[in-house]
Parts: sequence; structure tokens; C-alpha cells
Amino acid sequence: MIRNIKGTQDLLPPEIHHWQAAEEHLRQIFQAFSYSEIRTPVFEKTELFARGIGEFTDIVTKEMYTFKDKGDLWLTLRPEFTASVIRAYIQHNLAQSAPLQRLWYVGPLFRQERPQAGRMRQFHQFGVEIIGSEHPEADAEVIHLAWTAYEKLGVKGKVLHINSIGSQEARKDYIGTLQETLRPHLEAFCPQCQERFSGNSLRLFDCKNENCQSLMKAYAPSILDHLDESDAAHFEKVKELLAALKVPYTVNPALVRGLDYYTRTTFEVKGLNLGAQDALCGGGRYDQLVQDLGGKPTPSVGFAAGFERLLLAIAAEKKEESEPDGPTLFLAPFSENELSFAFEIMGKVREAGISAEMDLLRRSMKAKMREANRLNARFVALIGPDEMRQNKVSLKNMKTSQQTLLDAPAIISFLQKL
RNA sequence: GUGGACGUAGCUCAGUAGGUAGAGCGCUUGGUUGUGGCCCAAGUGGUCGUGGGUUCAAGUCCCAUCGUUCACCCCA
Repeated sequence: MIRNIKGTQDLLPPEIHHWQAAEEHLRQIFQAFSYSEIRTPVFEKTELFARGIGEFTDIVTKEMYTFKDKGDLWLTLRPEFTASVIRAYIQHNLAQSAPLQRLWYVGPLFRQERPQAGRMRQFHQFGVEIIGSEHPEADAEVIHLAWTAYEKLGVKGKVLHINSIGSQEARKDYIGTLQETLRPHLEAFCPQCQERFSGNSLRLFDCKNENCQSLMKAYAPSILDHLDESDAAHFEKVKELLAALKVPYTVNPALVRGLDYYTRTTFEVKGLNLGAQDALCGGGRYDQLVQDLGGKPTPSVGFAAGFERLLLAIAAEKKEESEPDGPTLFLAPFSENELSFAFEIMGKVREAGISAEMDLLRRSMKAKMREANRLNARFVALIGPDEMRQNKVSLKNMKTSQQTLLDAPAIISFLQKL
């Protein structure tokens, strides 16, 4: 048997409506915030991601699906959206059409990691980018949008963490002093932290080992004390605006994002009812990325959110499944003699935009009714020789069991009035 | 890439001290001569993930392999 690839999934009819419902909600929210959708290809030149995400990040060094096409081009299935969106922004010179772009996206991404709860190899993200504003109101707007999305979708168990990691230079200096202060205590940390110390010392902040945590609390300086004046003022304003928007936040100086391109504001919404992979969304400011990818210096801010994790969070809090709507009308012709008559009616009903269906297995009346019931159809049109002779149908309301004889042409207006 | 758990009908699972498989749900049909949901009955459905080994005999023990899952790493 041929199976799907590890870390991918088939979405079957019973679950697909959760996806559709969430997508619809999100579209409404993006519209309310006045964002435009952007769609970019699922694969790009490998170089784009190497430059955009950072050559030495885990994503680029070991998680990308990369291959050579028949023209000997190195291509990669996108592992994230931002690099592609910025590429499109530069390529189509969107800065010329307006100085500020508000964009949103949703779609599949690919990373070759070991699957676990809340992590797939083909997974989906939605997210937004504001391209062109350096001001804190852009940061606050994006964070507000993320928070509102989870609120509207009914995810109650969540917390927002925000932080500022300053400019890239300030961060470099900070890492220097961090290493200096920690070095004397290095022996006390877990082996993994000792290993990370030189290459990725910011990671020591989110080690799960309790001992490491308390060591960090005791000795590690806060990056917030190492911001320059303008970065600090920027962060203050972001907090002020979030307060005005009534978005509850926690300042978390240990929040360091993994992608190279972040500057200043970073933030993350954590789900409280998820497994180990509990980041619902993560984002921040990236003021260097546009020029790193060959555009003019253009400050930007955005976030990306895991779609699967959103659905997990919703499912974790939902008490009961609501039954999906069935067709409005189920037609049940008694025999082959009434088939054409029934088909004519069904055709017109469907053309009028009313959902209708019919048994295609020529089963017994009992079986047809069972099927209509299982589908959760609202009405069944019973059509036997008597009905057909009078150009009528017996319309049965499946909820009340009331059955009435109606003129066939009158069905449409009857069903439309519901 | 590393580690743990698991792998029996479409689904959820049971299978005792090793003797070639069961339940519930689902699905189909029947209990009405043209009619659902409840109830009752019958039926459908499994090479016990796969391949080896031990044994007179393996779903049940051993090894390998594939797969699923959770966690680490990292990240949404």
C-alpha cells in the first residue's frame, strides 16, 4: 500500500470543516484590519532562504527540502513565508505603489523535522507583514492583530510575551557581556547548555532544566538593560500602545527568536493547552531584511502563526462538536419511473443555489430515508407515481416529521424562504 | 539526528500460563404494501504492520525492519 509521507496528513471530510471555518474567521479579521492577501510560490531558489533566514540556522542547514530541477537550478520548498513575501515586495517594486504595505498570507510550508504534537513536515501558517514603517505603532498593530485573531477564534488559554532585542549591533554587544558574566558559572549548567554557550548563548534562556533556569535568573544580565536610547524608547511606546489597545502582555527578556533577521521588538503567543510545541505564533520587527535581500532599506514587522497549532488550541477548549449542516433537500424518487421527474426538480433546486442531493445507488425507500437522516438533510422530497401524476412532491420536514404535498415548481420558493 | 511508548476488523479496543481470533461503534439488509432517527435480528468486515527465528504449535516469546506517537534538538 502506498502511504502518505511521514509528517504529512490527509484532511478527510469530517475534519476539513474546522479548517474552512478557521480560514473564514481569519479572512474576516484581516479584512477588518485592512490587510491585503498575498500569494507566493511554494518553492523558490534555495539562495533566497539561505540569505533571508540565515545560513547557519537549523532551518537552513538541516531542515529544508532542497532539490535540483532539470535545469540544474537549486530549489527549495519554502520553510517560511517572510523571505518569499519580501522577495515579491522587492521584485514587483511595491514600494512605488504605496509607501506602506499591509499584507497577509496563509498556506503550506515544509520542514524536514521529526514530527510530534503540533509539528508536521508539511504544515500551514498564516501571518502578516507591515512593510515600510519603522514606528512602534506598526509593532503594536501587528501584535494586536495576532491577539485579536485568537480572541475571535475562541482561544482563551494563551499568554503574550514581548521583548526587545535591540539593533543587531546592540545584540552583538549584549551577547558578549552575557558570555562574560556566565563563563565563571558555566560548570554548573547542564551539558547541553555548555555546548550551546559559544555558538548560541541566547538559547540558554529557554533551557527546560530548572537548575539552568535559576542560574540564568541569578546571573544573566537582561537584554533590556543593554538597549540604546532609541530602541528603549521604541519599546516603551509599543507597550504604551498595547495598553491602549487593552492587549495584556508580559515582558519576557528571555524571549529570543531563532531567525537571524529579527531586530528590536519580538513577541510570541503561547498556548496554555498545547503540548511541548506551544508557540501559537511568533514574530517581530526585521528592519534589515529588505536590504539584506537586495532592496532599499525598509523597516518591517510581522508574525507567523501555526495553523495546526491554532486548531489544536481550539479543539482543546471546545466542549462539544456541533453537527455540520447537511443538504437542504434530499430527493427520494420511488423508482426508476420517477427518476427523470426528480432529476428535473433537483437540477432546478441546485441551480437556484440550494443544496440538494439524491441517492445514486437505487436503494430502497427505507435506505434512502436512512441516508437522508445520516446526512442531516432538512427536507426530503418523496416522489412516487401519485406525486408525479399531479406534478407535486411530498415534502417531509425531517425535524418535525411533518409531510406536505406541494406543487413541484413551488419547492424552490418554499426552500428559499427558510 | 537522538531517546521512550505503541502497532489485532473502517474506528476504539479485548485477547488469560504460547494451541491458527473477539466486543462495542460503524456499514449493509430485514422487522411496512413507497418513509429516517429509538429498539430488535442477521450480515459485512482481519495474511493479528512486515520479514526472519525459537517451538509439535506464536497475535501471544526473541531479532530485524517499516510505521505511528510523545519528548529532546529546533521552531509556527
